[in-house]
Amino acid sequence: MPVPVLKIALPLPLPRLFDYRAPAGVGAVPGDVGRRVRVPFGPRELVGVVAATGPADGEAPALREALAWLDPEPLLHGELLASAQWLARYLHAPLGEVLSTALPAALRRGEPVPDTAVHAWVLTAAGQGAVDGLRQGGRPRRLAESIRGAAVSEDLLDDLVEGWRPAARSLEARGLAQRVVLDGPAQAGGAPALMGHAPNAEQAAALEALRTAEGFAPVLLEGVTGSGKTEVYLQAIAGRCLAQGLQALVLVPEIGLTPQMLARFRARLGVPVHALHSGLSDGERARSWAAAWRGEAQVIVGTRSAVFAPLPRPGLIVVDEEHDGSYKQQDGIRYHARDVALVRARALGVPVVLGSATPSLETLHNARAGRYAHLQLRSRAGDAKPPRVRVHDVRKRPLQAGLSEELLVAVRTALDGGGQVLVFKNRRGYAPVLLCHDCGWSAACPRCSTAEHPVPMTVHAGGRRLQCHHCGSRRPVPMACPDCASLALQPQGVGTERIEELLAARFGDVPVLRIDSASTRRRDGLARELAKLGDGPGILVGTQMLAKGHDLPKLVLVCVVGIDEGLFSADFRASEKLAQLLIQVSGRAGRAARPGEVLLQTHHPEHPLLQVLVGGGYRAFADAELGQREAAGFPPFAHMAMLRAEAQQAGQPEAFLQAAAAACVAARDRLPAAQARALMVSGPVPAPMPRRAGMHRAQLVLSSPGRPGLHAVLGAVIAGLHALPEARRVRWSLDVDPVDLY
DNA sequence: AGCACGCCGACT
DNA sequence: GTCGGCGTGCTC
Repeated sequence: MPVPVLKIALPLPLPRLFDYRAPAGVGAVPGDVGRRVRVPFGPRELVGVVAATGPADGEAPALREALAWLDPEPLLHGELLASAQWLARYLHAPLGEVLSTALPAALRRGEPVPDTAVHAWVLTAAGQGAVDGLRQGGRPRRLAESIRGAAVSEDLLDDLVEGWRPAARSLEARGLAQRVVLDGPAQAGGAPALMGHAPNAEQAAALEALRTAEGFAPVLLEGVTGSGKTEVYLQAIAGRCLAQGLQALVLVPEIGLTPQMLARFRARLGVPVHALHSGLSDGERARSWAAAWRGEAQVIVGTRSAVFAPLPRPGLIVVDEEHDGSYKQQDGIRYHARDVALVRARALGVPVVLGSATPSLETLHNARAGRYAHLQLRSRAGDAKPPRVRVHDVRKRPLQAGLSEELLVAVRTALDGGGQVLVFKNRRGYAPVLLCHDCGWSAACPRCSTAEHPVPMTVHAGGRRLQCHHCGSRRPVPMACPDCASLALQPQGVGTERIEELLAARFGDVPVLRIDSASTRRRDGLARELAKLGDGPGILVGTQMLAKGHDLPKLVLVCVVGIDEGLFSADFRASEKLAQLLIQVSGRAGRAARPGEVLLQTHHPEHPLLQVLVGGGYRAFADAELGQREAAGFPPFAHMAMLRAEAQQAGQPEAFLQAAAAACVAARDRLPAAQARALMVSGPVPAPMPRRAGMHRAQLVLSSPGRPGLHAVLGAVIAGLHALPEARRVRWSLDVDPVDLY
């Protein structure tokens, strides 16, 4: 009888497990599954996870011995490991890569599961007497006042006193304050649960459906902006989870996880709310993860990767704004957090709520097919009226920085009424193109352009710098045209910088704020920027980034400029994304007292998308779009997978994909006729951007009306693709259910 | 992915 | 004469 060995998943792009003898000559046992181990691998050491135990693979050479256990007990328990294994099979990705995506960085590196003691700050006896001596209004003073009565957890201090950490250090150094450990997690929340508004009839119906749901129960909660979806989440969590000591996992889009939102959850639920998002340090993330792992974290709110939070006492999963594109990871392991949430909810046997004002067509389709319950919230809270949407035809009208005179008058009116205005334009920078008026030359990015497909560089910094939005390269604007030496170089087109410039000149009496990725990169950056606007009249200029997130109660007018490109995009998902954007943006205008106004400036007022959307709302649009998708055989009526490849040398991506296509076609021909029928292998073709950051890019699309055929082909070819000689000359990746076709 | 091994150009 | 370019092979 052969001795059982450890079958270990390692963080490598190799589609197999590696066999090792257990450390210290002890035999492997089934209870080792899910434990991390340090192993020798060639000349280096890696951290892996035991995926199975069993007899050594007969083919394998002499086994090496694992160096050391990193966990005394499994880190990944049944469900989380099983869901990761499901995901690896579904994406045709190596388990080790899936696991290293799922684990927080600190644990991936092999660090121990961190301590989850809750730290708090309190004044010392000396501090109690010294509060009044601290400078009035200073941070140390405000901190001291907050922690005068009782110890306050660090979590809560984040919400209460901005920049409290240096103040705490300073008080500590003077012996006035000290850091203490709170023993019970229940103490950390502080504030008791506050009651929200009594639910309206629709909210009550949704809550009742969630309260009585048993086992796995997917629910689409479709509610217009302001209809109180968050209130439903909060009460469902309070009623379903907190009373029974069960855990709730709430996923939010990247921009949606504002401090405002976390503060609301903390204040309302009265229990610690653990955040998991990219703004945290590795240590903070690992601590939140560990708190979930120990079952101490009752409410976990996080972005995409939080979908891998362990839930030993699961109660409910919520995916807020489920249509949001940030749930799909676009590099490495290309998972969709909404889909992983559904799979985990099924495995855990709990309800999962998908909330949105503009559900993805996939989700709507599933709801209509009866696979998800469909709950609706049609009325806005406090009798608020939906915004008035006007399609503003600007054909033949003079434009300044892309804005019509009528639009500028509407802005003036809104400001005079004391309101705030949002101007959307989905082009960053000053102008998207720099053109020579004499010879027609235009500035193109040298690393992203080909002869057939030039990529213009965007003019930035008020016209002084050129920047490529695809690879990030920058250079100064040339003094003269490099082709004809003319000095007549002109910025063409309009970006947010140019709009800001015009609005600042025209409305000098109010603040004009441009929001871009630079100003928002810092943690809380967006909130800081928005705070500058205050309560008075003012203007915000920005890209899609402003479509959601921070609440703007004074917003009365939203102007949408430059949607025309989106109306005619080649990507079959462009209409869906544009419709969602327009509805989400519109939802930002207006509050209870006064209905907001939305101005859609366009050269194509008769375009069906605008007509249908304005006339019949998102549902009418979705109905029409689903009809077109079905007729064209696109998702959700077909399933797709995309192979992408890129290389320094032109031709190599195509060579690899050509070999891949041949393998796919051969695999399809071995399939039963019912599965093979209508399974299409399209390509290889150059990517919509054939070159990017110096790399030549191509792609191959597989599509099939049924998943089984698609997955059978992928399963049959994937190992062979790794072994292809062409594969070593390219960087390639497989994307199952791609969202962006480039 | 890394990392080593292995054969061909410009430098102390 | 060497340092180092990246092709290709392998990792239990």
